[in-house]
Amino acid sequence: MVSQDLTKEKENQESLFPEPRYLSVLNEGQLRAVKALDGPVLVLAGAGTGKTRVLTTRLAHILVTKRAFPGQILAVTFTNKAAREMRERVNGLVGEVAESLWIGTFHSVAARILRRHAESVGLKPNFTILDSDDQIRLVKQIMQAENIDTSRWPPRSLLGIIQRWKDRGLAPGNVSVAEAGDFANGKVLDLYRDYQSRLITLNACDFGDLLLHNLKLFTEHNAILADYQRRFKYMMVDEYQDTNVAQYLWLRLLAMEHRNICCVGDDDQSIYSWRGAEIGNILKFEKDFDGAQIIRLEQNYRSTPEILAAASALIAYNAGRLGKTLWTEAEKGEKVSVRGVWDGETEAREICDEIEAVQRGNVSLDQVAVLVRASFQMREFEERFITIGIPYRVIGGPRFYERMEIRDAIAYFRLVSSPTDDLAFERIVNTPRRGIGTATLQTIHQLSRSTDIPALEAVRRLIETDELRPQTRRALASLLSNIDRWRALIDQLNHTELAEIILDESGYTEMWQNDKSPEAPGRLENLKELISALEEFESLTGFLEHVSLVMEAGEVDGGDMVSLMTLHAAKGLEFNHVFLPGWEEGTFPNQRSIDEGGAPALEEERRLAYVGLTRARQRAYVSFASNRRIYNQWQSCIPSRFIEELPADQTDISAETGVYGGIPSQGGYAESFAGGVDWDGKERGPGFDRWQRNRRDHTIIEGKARIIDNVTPDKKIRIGVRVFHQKFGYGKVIASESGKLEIEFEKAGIKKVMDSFVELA
DNA sequence: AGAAAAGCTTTTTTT
DNA sequence: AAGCTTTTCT
Repeated sequence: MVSQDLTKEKENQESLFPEPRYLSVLNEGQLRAVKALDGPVLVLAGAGTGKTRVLTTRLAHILVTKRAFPGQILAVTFTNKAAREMRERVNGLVGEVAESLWIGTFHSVAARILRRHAESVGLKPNFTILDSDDQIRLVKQIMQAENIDTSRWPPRSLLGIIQRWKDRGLAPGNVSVAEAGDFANGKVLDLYRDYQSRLITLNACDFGDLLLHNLKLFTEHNAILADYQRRFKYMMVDEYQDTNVAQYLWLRLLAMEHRNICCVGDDDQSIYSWRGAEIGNILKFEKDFDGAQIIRLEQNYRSTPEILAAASALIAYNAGRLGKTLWTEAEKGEKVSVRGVWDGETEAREICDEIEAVQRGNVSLDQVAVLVRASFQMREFEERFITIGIPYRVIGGPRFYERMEIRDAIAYFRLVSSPTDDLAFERIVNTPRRGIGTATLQTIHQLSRSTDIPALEAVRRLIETDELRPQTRRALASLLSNIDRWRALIDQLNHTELAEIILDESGYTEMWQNDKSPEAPGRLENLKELISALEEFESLTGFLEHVSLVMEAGEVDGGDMVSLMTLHAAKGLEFNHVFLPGWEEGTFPNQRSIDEGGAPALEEERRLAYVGLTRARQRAYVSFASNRRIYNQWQSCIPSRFIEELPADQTDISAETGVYGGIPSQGGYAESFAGGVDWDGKERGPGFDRWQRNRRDHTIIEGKARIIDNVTPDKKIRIGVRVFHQKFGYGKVIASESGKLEIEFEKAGIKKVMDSFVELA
């Protein structure tokens, strides 16, 4: 009733007063999205169309027009960064009202709800949230208990299977037997069940459980669900294309009452299916939410027309899309550069040269990024950056809270704050070394299991007996009394002091001080950093919650640096100059997506390419190499099918002499694709045939053969000799330079090839 | 129990 | 090639 009054009053205000200033900066589509407050709305926001602005303005607009109190608005994102940004921007628009808004990641909001009602699903409110390390160790233990050979069936894989079920909202009881498969001798379902019950015993949750328990809570406790349904008058969801089934079900349950749910997303940027994201969620939004409005944001404020045209043409090869046409008012820029080079090293060198050139043109290195498909590709660039002294930062590298020393320290804190945390106990019993090995651990386990008490309690009992060797017994007794003492201090000291005492008295700090390895000083630094991070929290438990949900590194310090990251990590970012190396079949698209995932996986790779291109404001540089060392073995590569999907009139193609027969615009590419299978013996994508058809009639531009040395010693391959190559067939060697041969093939024309790939004919 | 050696996988992407 | 796990040796 109160809220209805508010709404009415608001409508009056809207008609009486001019539109607020924050609305005047929006374009028409954005404005519609902000004002469409009633009923379900899907905002299809293409790359660079002002998605975040719409979300935050919409939220602010609800508050300003007093349609809801802050506590009645729920906004969910995927990353903590996005949540933080949204909160800050809303604060900027409406003042510090935003504190009581429910803004957070799916996981943090779910955790918040679950803490309140933990008992209803069999947990205690102080349940711990496991990190991936704990999960794997736990799964492994369970498998071993069931006598599963963990080298044949990796615990990681089982965890993956379980997680995918959880992503789909499936508790053990809901998984059909047929789906269980034959992993672990067909015991997967039993293992899943064991894992879940073990988690309950440990009073712990994994990430997927946060959502799963919420679903259970909502479906089994009507009153609780009704309460939240009533509360959330307005709901907003960012990156809707990345939601999994569990998240979708969760949203739908919560939105049922008011039905004011606004999802923002871009089906063309759905790149997380491997994590359970269900692109179907966004594709069938209209069906799922009756009477949904769909609003498209298509004006791009980021990129040049060339970049947009290239990206649009590429993504048009995907079948399952809702379809958007991005356009821009931006002036013409440069074409997308596509460059073919001999090998990965050359690629890194050329890109770095170009980066230096860009820098000389007075562009800050902050505006330059290199985006790779997989993180192992970063190494080549790092090496080159270091040798020629280009400052760079790696985004999304190993995270602070995932470092060993940080995990150890946190395990200590966890054990002190919750003595039933067996996983934390196991992690630190023998760190630093206390002479407690597998034998002792086994004894502890046994007692703990058989009497159903936490490991720490088992220790308490064991040291009263003479079952253990005196030495071991003493070590455990001292650890236990330490923990008891620290726990008693929780209420007396502030948590930062306590943390320091724990690390000190446990001997953990000392352990690293005595460590002679080169990493040791860094680890001590990290521990100090951990302590100072603690200061920003009110309590140890508050900090632990943060750690489990916000596993992210501290902000990388600014400064003029090139950014190096994976394409996945680049989503949501933008740069003036974007380099996209490694566009080769097998690398990008990734081999596994070609082999296993079928068409949907390939489309996801293509979306990844689309994401990459649309990060660029002014210039995009795609490149590919014809040889690459993978698993420390040289392989010759074929340019990615995505390259030929780029529109010829928006791209500028060039290649090193000898690479794939020269420059394709002059016909060189065509013949290099003769054959029909790639280096792996697998059939090529249809694109190659198309390319070949289009180019067949062109003649080959001859690379200039230089005769430098003439022998590859062990193989007796010299100039003039007839040789055979797996892919290119028979040919005659016309030049040779440090292991790289230039060969005139009878069918395929002149190519540069590694000598290890040819044999005497 | 702990250190050294040997062997085996890894390279998708992460809240 | 490197890092991790398991095995073997002291």
